[in-house]
Amino acid sequence: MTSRNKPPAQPSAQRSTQSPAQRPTRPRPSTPAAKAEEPKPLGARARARAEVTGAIKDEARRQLADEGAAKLSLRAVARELGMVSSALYRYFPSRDELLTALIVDAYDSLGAAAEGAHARAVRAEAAPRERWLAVCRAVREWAVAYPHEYALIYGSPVPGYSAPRTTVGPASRVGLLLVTVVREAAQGPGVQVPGGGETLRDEALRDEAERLAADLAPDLPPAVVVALTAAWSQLFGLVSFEVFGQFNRIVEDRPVFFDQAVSQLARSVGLMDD
Amino acid sequence: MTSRNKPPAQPSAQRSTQSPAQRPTRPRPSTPAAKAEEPKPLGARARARAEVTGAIKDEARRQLADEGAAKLSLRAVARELGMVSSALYRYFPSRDELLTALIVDAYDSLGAAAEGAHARAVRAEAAPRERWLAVCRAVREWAVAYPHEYALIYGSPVPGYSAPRTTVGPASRVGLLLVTVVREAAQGPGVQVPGGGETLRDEALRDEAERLAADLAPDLPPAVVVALTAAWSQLFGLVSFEVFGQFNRIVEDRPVFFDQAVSQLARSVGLMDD
DNA sequence: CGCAAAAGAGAGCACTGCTCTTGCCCTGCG
DNA sequence: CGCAGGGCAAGAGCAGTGCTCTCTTTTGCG
Repeated sequence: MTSRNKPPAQPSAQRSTQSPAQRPTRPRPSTPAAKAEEPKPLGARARARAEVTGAIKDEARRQLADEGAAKLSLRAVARELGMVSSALYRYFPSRDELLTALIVDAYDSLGAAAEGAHARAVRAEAAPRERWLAVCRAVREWAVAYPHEYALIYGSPVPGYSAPRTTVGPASRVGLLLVTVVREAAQGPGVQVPGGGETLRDEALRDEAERLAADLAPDLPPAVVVALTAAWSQLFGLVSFEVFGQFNRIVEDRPVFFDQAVSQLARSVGLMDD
Repeated sequence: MTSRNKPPAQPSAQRSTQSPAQRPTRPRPSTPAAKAEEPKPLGARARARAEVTGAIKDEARRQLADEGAAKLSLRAVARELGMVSSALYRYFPSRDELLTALIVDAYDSLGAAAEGAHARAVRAEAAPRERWLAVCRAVREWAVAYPHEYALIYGSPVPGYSAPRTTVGPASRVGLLLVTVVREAAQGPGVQVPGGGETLRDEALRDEAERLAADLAPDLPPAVVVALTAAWSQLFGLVSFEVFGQFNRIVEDRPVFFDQAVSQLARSVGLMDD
């Protein structure tokens, strides 16, 4: 796979006679007809731009999967696409901006996977605990399938620090989905949300819990919202340890282990066994 | 250029290397006195080498804290130390090797912090649950104090992949410590380890649990060892979400929230309330 | 149709990791 | 005491990077 050689990518500086018939610039998998006509209300120019932008992100994603975020190189992406590196800056003002775009896409992809699993569980009228399990499994499976993109969003923050505002929306989709599962369970028929009257003895804890509940789910008991927030992070603790290799030579049967741990998590937020 | 002054307080689980301060060049091996006193058959040459190695790691750690692992530059380290970049390769064969050394040190530093907290709790004859809490708090506090080094070891794997064998020992210290806490509690007087007879219905899960228990703590019930492994990873899920900013604008009072979550974790491995 | 806006090409700067060669000087040996 | 050898630093150099600037070409839109 490292034989990343593309024949026409060399700087054949053949100026003067402008017969650039050999230009390899076209975004790769575009059908030849794509160039033909765009009678769409969306401007043809904008269309082409979106296409190139997508091609850049696709190639960047490929390199991400090959070598990891640290080795992602704008020049290599440009080279592979048959353009010159400076041209790429017409689409992304910096390498970090490209990475940010990939981060947003990854959050969205993970969120969509989780929401799809949830929707399927709802359609199958699965019990609340089954829905919880389905969402968690979807997260894990997405992470195992796309480890580098998972590392991009749940590993060390790669760019300067504190991802831009654009990321906070997509980033919270999984968390909100977990809230939804518990909220549905609480409204549903037989499921009861515990929490133990004694849980919020501490005053600071009660304050925090009430603030958290007010922000996330005013219809749920504050103690449950605290447990939910913790479970949210703990789910990603489980997934990160598996994806980042901390479970190597320790946990063998990961799916079984994961199911068990995540069921315990469900219990901790009040989703009882069937 | 010396604006990079910081109190030399670094985790440095290894020797603290009397950093040779402002000297621009030359490790200055021997004041006459220094050469006279060799307490060990450790040669003066090896001594100087260890000192320079330590200075390199210290400076690298400083840059790590400033800019993160991605921006760590061998040349900048060498520049700051007053040597030329190529000289640095006498001490570390590559940038990744330097990073690996920092990773091992970070694991050791974190492990020492956690073990210190545990030892203190034992000396104070704290209850098992208090010991568990002390260890978890120590982990969190270390991570908050040294976020970049935490990211180095619990964030995305930065170098090629799969850290070398050298890291597996130090990496498991915290996990083993958690096992120790529960094991002590199980042997102790009043603490009872639950697990519920029904927990291991599934056959694959029982197999996995028994294998895990055999490897880690043959004297503990398999179900507890499973819960312990999960809690281990979940602890780092909590810490990672805080350090990596996932709790920004969501959790305000982090210590209180953390204590609550970690107490719940203690319950999940059978450490009862006082 | 024509033209301004958009896009690409290419050179260039400052930086990086890493290699290789050259010489210095300390050290351990005879 | 002297001297060879080896650890060590210095410097040049290579290939690659992110990013900027200028110039030319293209192309969609009014």
